[in-house]
Amino acid sequence: MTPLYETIYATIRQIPPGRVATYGQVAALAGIEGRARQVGYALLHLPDRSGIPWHRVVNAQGQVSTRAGSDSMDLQRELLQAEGVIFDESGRLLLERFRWRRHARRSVDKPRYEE
DNA sequence: TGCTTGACATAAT
DNA sequence: CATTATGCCAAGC
Repeated sequence: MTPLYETIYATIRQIPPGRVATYGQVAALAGIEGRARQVGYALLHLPDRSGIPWHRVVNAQGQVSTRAGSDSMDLQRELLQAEGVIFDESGRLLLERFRWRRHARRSVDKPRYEE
């Protein structure tokens, strides 16, 4: 058992629908700031049917970042879009708008589903 | 046991 | 904006 991974998974589980977090952010929240790669690695070895919303984790550029050339990329975008996350033409999403903020002031400043 | 690799991030070029 | 270099550390081989 690696409590490290458990912590990472637990952190990712806290990401609410329609919101995303970057690897670095997850790492920081999991208490391992600066080790974003480990977050990705944890997800790489993600236990099946873990119920972990792995698709809500994107890279710092606001783009889905599964393994290059993997079909998981399309799936991830679909899942996110299904939750209301909008992607622009370059296949990126507006982190400013969809980034999950744990210190969410008062309720949730709902992302505006514009186009 | 030691070297390579990798769902990343950040700064420099 | 695209590339390159470096830090980071657990798995795999």
